[in-house]
Amino acid sequence: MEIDQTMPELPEVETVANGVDARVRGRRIQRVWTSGKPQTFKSSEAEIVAALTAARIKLVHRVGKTIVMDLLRTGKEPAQFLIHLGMTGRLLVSQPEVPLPAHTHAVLSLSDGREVRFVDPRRFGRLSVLTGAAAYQGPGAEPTTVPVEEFSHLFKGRKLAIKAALLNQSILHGVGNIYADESLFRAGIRPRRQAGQLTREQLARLHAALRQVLSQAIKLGGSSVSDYVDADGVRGFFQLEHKVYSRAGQPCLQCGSVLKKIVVGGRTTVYCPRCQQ
DNA sequence: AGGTTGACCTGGACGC
DNA sequence: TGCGTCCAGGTCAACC
Repeated sequence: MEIDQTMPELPEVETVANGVDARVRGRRIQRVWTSGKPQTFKSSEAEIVAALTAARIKLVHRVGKTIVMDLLRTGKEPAQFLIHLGMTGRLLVSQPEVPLPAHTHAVLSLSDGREVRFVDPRRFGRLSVLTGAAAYQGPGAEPTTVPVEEFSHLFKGRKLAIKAALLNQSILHGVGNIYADESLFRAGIRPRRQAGQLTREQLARLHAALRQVLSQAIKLGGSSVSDYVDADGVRGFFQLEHKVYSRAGQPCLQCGSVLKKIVVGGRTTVYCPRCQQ
């Protein structure tokens, strides 16, 4: 079995959210432990403990790259627990006797004894809570559902490179480095092209490519979710076969040209100089 | 205000 | 072998 660890982008986050939802929906959170590593918590730890303790988990879902746990609390306003996995974050559902992995930063003990654990070695992940009726919307447009006209409108007049625009979460949320490069390759667009200069046709191709690549990755993720969420966090995802990401210097799978590596928006970017114009 | 850059982290890969 | 250096990247603050 081929196992590969990948960065959590939209498809991975959705896979984890669905897997955790199937396991904990309807359960009550009895106790909450946090690690005291300040940068991991966007809300204060006391705030998180107060919001989560005794709450019932109504639903676990995804908004952008954030896992959202909707909580019902008797006699209080509803709340949402927001989990951003950062680069190395994992959200696991474990029996209490399974030893805590290193770099565990939060543990939610459920009424049935199981534990929801947030583990994050590199600590780019963030935990926070929202209380009140307003549901978390995320900073930008949702790439899996945004209609093509709205998608195109997002880039109108923008001077930044299309690759940087795809990574900008306040424009479009959920797309990271891997799927930005993969969708630009499939759409035949150079990563450095100015976002506002793209034609209707190019934007339509990009919109379609992005949706296709994301939904394909979500489908593949579904087959590995139980390994991931139930395990101690060692296993990763079955990956979409990358056509350009991390293949710099290798031949393009479409035309054979050597794939080029550049930096756009501060991120490593790989593209085919022939297929992407 | 839009756009760009660097800091935050740590494990793994690589070079000498 | 072991040490040092570099690289990965999501987000945010700071800057232009």
